[in-house]
Amino acid sequence: MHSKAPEENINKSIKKIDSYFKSALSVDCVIFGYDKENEELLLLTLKSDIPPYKGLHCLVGDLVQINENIDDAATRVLRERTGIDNVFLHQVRAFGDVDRHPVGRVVTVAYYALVQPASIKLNTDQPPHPTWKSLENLQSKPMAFDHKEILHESLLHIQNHILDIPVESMLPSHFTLSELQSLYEAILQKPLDKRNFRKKVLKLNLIRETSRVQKNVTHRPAKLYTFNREGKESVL
Amino acid sequence: MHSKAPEENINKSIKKIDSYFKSALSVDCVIFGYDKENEELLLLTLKSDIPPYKGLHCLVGDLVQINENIDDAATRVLRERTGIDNVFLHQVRAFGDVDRHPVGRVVTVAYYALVQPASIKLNTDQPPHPTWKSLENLQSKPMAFDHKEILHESLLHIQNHILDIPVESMLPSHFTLSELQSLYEAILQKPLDKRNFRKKVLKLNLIRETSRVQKNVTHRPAKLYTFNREGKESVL
DNA sequence: TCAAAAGTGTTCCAGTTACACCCATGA
DNA sequence: TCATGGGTGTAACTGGAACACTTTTGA
Repeated sequence: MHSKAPEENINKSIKKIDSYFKSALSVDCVIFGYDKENEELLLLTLKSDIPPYKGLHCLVGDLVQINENIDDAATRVLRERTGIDNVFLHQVRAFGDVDRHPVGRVVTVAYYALVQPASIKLNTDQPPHPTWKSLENLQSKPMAFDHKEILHESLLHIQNHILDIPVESMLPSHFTLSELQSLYEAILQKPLDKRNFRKKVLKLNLIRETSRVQKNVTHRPAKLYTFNREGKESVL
Repeated sequence: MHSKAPEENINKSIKKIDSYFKSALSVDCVIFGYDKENEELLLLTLKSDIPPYKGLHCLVGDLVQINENIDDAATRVLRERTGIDNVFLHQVRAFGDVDRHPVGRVVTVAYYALVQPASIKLNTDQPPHPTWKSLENLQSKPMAFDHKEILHESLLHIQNHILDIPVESMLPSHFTLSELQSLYEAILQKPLDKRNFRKKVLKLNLIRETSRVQKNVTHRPAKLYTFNREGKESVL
């Protein structure tokens, strides 16, 4: 007979958990924004105040509370630290190297979201002072903790799932095909063929033409399009 | 001036971590095996001894130690609880619902591996008595914790990454094309066309013909093939 | 009339699908 | 000679890639 009385097992489990209770769990949000004017991706960053990373850029993260789901924690942390709400956060994976955090054992779960910086009011005036940074500029700079690796994996993730991610949340409700193409090019970091791109997105039924056109441009005004799956949640 | 003295921040962080220290981290290994004779996938299971799940099948999991990477933890837990060593574990994602574990807050990180049951000596005689179960039979039965969801997500993951996962670890070094096809069919849970399958795997250079043939069969003996990327690590 | 970006089709190639018969062996 | 699974090729279709000129507008 191998099994034991249930109470004994519970006590054993609790004791074991107690003894393992020297680690913490955090979430880190990789928030990508799209800057239409400069046709580049932005990353929402904070300034780390934890040595030895004090002053370096870091992702929007914090500890998970005892009584909240990790998905909910990501939503809360993003709201509390930046003011951003109502965005879709999708898990990338857990990062759990022993020495990834100087204060102690902190395993983190990474989430990404795609947003439109122009439509978001950040709490820039209060700590931790969230700011948008050009993704390209960030590449040449160090980041706090293992956040560079997390950023890199997250970017690879959205590149590999380009057709499943909710890119619609990175653009206003109406946009031109050129704007959409530039967004895809910014994410994939490679140029796309104009005619093939248009054929493809229309074939896929991602978007549909509206009756509106561009205004106040010094060239032939483009038709405005809108997403068919407006409001549809991330598939991935 | 918003920034504070470093020591103050460290202390604040430590205090905060302490107060959050009521959760634990675990790893769960989803170990898929392939049964050549019955042409079906197997799952390595333990019997849970934690109420209210006592007696139900569960994945191979345990708590992560304070000083080990989560990837290392998965390797250790698999070895300690089943005797399996030298397999490639790949992370699926973290599962962190508040009530997923009856003993307390336990966030888990799931890993999968693909193995060949016939080549593995399990510690079946000692607790926790790992045993292989038919994946199909398991579907109709409940499992402990949220392990059914973890299993389901892991299966979807390997199906979606079929060309990147190390299927070679599910077959002996030499195998027939029909055996390989049956394995793919078992993973994808759909039939494949024989001629198209052969063209494809040969074109992709996954495998190469050897000079050996099947022995002791009551029909035309099949040529034996071997993987080109023998020993190559999981890409994904 | 010029500058700027919008808009539009075709051809080629590669990869995927569907599909049926003969072959080699042991019983 | 029969039963069993092994082994093979072609035609049709689909999706991706390459590629250049005309159109519309405001300045």
